Amino acid sequence: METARRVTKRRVRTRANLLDAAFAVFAAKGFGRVSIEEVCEAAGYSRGAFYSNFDSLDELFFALYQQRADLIADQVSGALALDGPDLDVPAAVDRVTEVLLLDRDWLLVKTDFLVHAARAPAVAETLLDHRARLREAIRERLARARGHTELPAVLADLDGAAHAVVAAYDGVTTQLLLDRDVVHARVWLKQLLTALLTDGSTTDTTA
Amino acid sequence: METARRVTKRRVRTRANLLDAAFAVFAAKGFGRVSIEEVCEAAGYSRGAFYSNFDSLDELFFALYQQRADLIADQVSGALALDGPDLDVPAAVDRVTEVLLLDRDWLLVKTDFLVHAARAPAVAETLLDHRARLREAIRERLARARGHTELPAVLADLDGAAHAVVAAYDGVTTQLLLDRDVVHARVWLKQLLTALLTDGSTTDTTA
DNA sequence: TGTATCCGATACATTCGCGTATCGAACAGG
DNA sequence: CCTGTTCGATACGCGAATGTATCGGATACA
Repeated sequence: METARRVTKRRVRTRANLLDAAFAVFAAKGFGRVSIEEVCEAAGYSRGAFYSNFDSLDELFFALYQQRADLIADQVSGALALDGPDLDVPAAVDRVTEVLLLDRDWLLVKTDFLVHAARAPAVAETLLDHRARLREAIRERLARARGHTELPAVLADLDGAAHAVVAAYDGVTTQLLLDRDVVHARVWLKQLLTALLTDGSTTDTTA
Repeated sequence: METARRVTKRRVRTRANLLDAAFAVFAAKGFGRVSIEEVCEAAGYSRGAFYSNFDSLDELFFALYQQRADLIADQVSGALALDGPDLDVPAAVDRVTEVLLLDRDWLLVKTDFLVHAARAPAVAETLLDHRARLREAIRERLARARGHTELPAVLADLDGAAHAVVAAYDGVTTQLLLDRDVVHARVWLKQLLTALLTDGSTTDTTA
């Protein structure tokens, strides 16, 4: 049975500070190259504070990811739900890419977490949940757009389309991590999504 | 000036053994969670052997990646060049996905390397080179397929299409790392590539 | 304001991994 | 075979990071 904690304000603050500092440090050096002490130092605490709030670096990393991922998920859902019952897809695509490709630090941490999860099935499950939730939001949005834009037949159902959108995002992310060209990544993701979500019946521009 | 080495057979063998062992260990635990000693132990050598062949874990990791990436690149080029001057795209797609999604260990190591490169511009350059070479092979293959299959207009040129193919691959890889469902990944990548590389003028299967 | 509780700093022991220096054995070349 | 060179095992010292135990100051609550 859990001994009821007298949740102190101070405790909440420190925990938040540790998480923020951890985000910066993880982004800069990568999980796996970071020591507990580095995080504490960055946050302005001693290791005692850390061990009072977390059991291990893994636990902190997990909490950090959860926190930020939820935040992003909300932003995306917001961006998708923003317009009326049915506006055109391109506009939504614009807003979403804006949110998703903005912060390089987040992409770094996210990828670190992916690599981490790939080797820890229990952790992977959480990440898969996040992704499923994201796809759900996309699917709903696409459903509302029906009639405006036809989906290509090969993607079959909406779920396939949602999967495709996420895949495109992941693919662009990978390239962006390497070349650091955000503007290019943005226009490119837009192109990709357009190619995926619309019938290929636009004007021909091939050389 | 380099002192001319008397390249011993033994040396080559040990180096190869170390690289092989490193591959297994990196795949299992992830770069950044691996010590030099672990690699040596797995290879059946002592740390002396390591320091005689490499200066740091980073150097070994780099060599390892280079080795395997070249190998894969050759396989892909082979799979692409395999058929006559012009066969249909789907067949080529089949063969390539076979090569690319086969080995989970490689995907793990590759992603580790990506994360590593994302923080080391010099390393990133090498990885970008590899990717460029891969795109080149794809571009050539697509060029030969012209006339059989029309590219969707949004992708504009062949280079855009090649980029798209790589992005799709990366995207599917991400999902595969999490759900470990190789067969699904394969059919899905095929769908994605088909959706990207062909006009969306197939039979309508939407519910 | 008094006091019981909580939080986080400090000090300590310990373990782990690193890099070097040295030496015997394996090896190539004559 | 013989010899000079190279390879890799062993032993050592060192620094870094970990987890724990203890303690004084902060904080909630009456």
